Amino acid sequence: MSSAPVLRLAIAAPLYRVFDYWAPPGVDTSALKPGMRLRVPFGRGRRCGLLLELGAGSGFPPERIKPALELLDTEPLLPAADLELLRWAAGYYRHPIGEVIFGALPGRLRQGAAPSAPGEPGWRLTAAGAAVDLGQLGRAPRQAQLLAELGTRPAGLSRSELGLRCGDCAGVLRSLRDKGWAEPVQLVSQPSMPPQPAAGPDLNPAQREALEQMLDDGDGFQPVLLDGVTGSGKTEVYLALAEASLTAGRQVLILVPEIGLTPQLLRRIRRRLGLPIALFHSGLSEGERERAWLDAASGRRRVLVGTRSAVFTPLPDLGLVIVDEEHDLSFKQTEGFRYSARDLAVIRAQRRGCRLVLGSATPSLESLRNAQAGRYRHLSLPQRAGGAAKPRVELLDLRRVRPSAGLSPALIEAIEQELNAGNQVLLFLNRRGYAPVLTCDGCGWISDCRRCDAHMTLHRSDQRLWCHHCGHNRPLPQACPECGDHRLQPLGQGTERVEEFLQSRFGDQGIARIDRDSTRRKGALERLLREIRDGRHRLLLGTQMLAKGHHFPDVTLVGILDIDQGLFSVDYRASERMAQLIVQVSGRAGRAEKPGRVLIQTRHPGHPLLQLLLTRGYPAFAEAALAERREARLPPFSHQALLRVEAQDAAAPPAFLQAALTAAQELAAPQLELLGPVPAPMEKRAGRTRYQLLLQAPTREPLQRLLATWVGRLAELPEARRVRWSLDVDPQEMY
DNA sequence: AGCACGCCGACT
DNA sequence: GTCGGCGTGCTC
Repeated sequence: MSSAPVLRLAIAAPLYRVFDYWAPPGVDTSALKPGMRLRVPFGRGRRCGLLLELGAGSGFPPERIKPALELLDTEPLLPAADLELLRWAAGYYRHPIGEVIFGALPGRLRQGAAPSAPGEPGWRLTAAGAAVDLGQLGRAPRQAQLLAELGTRPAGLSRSELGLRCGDCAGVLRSLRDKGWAEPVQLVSQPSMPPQPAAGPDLNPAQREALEQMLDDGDGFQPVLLDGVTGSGKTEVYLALAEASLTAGRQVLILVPEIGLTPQLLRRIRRRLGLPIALFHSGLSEGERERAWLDAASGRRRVLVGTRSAVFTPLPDLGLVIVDEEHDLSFKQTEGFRYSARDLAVIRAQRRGCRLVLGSATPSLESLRNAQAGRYRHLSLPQRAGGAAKPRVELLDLRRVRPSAGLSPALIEAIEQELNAGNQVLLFLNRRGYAPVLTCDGCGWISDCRRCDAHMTLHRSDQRLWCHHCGHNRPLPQACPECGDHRLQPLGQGTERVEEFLQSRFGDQGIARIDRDSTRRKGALERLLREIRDGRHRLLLGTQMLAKGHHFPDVTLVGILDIDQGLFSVDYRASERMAQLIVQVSGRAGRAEKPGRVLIQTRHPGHPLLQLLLTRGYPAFAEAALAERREARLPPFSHQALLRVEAQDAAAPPAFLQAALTAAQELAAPQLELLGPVPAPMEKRAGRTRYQLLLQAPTREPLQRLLATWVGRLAELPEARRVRWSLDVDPQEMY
């Protein structure tokens, strides 16, 4: 009988199990705390593991348990509460615990490296450098410039600041060091520096009331759905609330959608709260990532602003969680560990017992349902701050007109009017490229992708056909590949083609096209946005990218070229997304002095949900959509998990799902519906055949109970070896 | 995921 | 004769 405790570790590997070890030789087990990393022997190699808990016994034969090799941390890497959130998430989404935990760590820490020293690498002047007479350096202007910049802050400037001010200057800095004028330093931010918040603008009555209600609720878990139209001043309410939390000594987490993380927003937060903030998003380098993570985890930074993955960043003093644009789909990870950062933000705040705000002009039906059921407090900011008028929204019937490049004569006329009046116009088309299909007038050939059930999109700019689903591409054929006919016809419109038309019609006005193609190069999006703000472009044309985050105050007309995909889709969420899109895009138009106008082209002007949205607004639309969902027993009135499978061999996916179905039936949970197996909406993609099986239950409980045992069995099915499968709990998209 | 073991084809 | 293809099994 050994009384030595067993260390239960999550190993950095895609395995559902946890692994038991003895403490490393010579390590006092009382020094071991959950959240510390250890190097362990694993199989034939060695791995990094993270201590989840110390146990009295093991289900594994004690004689086969190995001692860990080395303790890597003297302090837990993350607070117990934040480790618990990761464990909870791994359980809920049925994802291997080691991948969840190590996936949440910055790269070097994942490998077992010691956390780097706080602060950023930078440079400062030496005494000799400070004494240099800059006038004597006429022959070395770069050195003079750097000395001057460094002279502005004796404590030193970080590499990134120097980069901003002087460009690439590593070589010059080396020369300065060799002369003994400058030296590298590690710059540590001053955590003790008191915040110097700038006074916010006076809140309007609705903002003040919302804020007071939240403050009155106290600082415990009292989730709030802040339902505020675009421009109603949600951000100001967030910031006032954040200020209250900071004053109370708590940290603040602000989650924003992928594309909502704009420099303007950051500047505004920084200025208003008067503190350096930690920033966490997918665009960071590994070094920046680790620094931001450690700044948040150590409590040195009190505010963390980030996208999806920031929901897992440790925050020991967390007191407020804000999810901006909570309806946004980018909060849901769509591969690997398929978590919803919005939902986890709710869980995190709940388990922490801290404040939570979900903000949106177009709340998700899930959140509205939670508000209706009394789980969230529902607060509204009905007006646009500054009293800007609501835009006028009209439908343009496409059925009896002859459009040019997809633009109806009425829309073209409206564009002309606004341009003549000196205003900006924004056109929205969610399809990039020139035309979604190329066809042959001779034989009817269509530009299908060989690897997907999809057409290849014609791109004029690089004279190629591209499949947007698998990336496959080939040169634009000059003649039909089937019959040799030269009458190849592009069908339908993409942004490139609309741009071409606008160019021919309004070329002198400056046209900015914003889509993934035109903004691929680093900095291209920022440049275009700046040019738009400076009034260099009067006609703005873009995809989804344009619908989020950016506000264009001089835009008085918004045209939505094609809304119909949203009306009749196999995906029951399509209409919700369509409505959110219309409202969000409309929010880009107009301001106080200049009321906006929104024109929506459609072939189904009588569609009831569309009509409801236009006549009575998003709340009425949402209510009707929720009623439909309730009727159809769809989320949020039921809960789903989707098992997706794909394989090169077309027979393998249905065979696997059949076995999976049988396994589920054996575990038969009452109230659980098993729908499928069926081919995925795009059955063939990137050369693989795709099938899916949908599980649905009226509440989460039976679903979770089934998943707990089922997922383990799936991994052991012989059919599983011939396919790639993945489970999506609370799926947002059905393809 | 790694990593090794294991049993069948074209090559120094 | 062997180098190496990737199927299968295991990791406390």
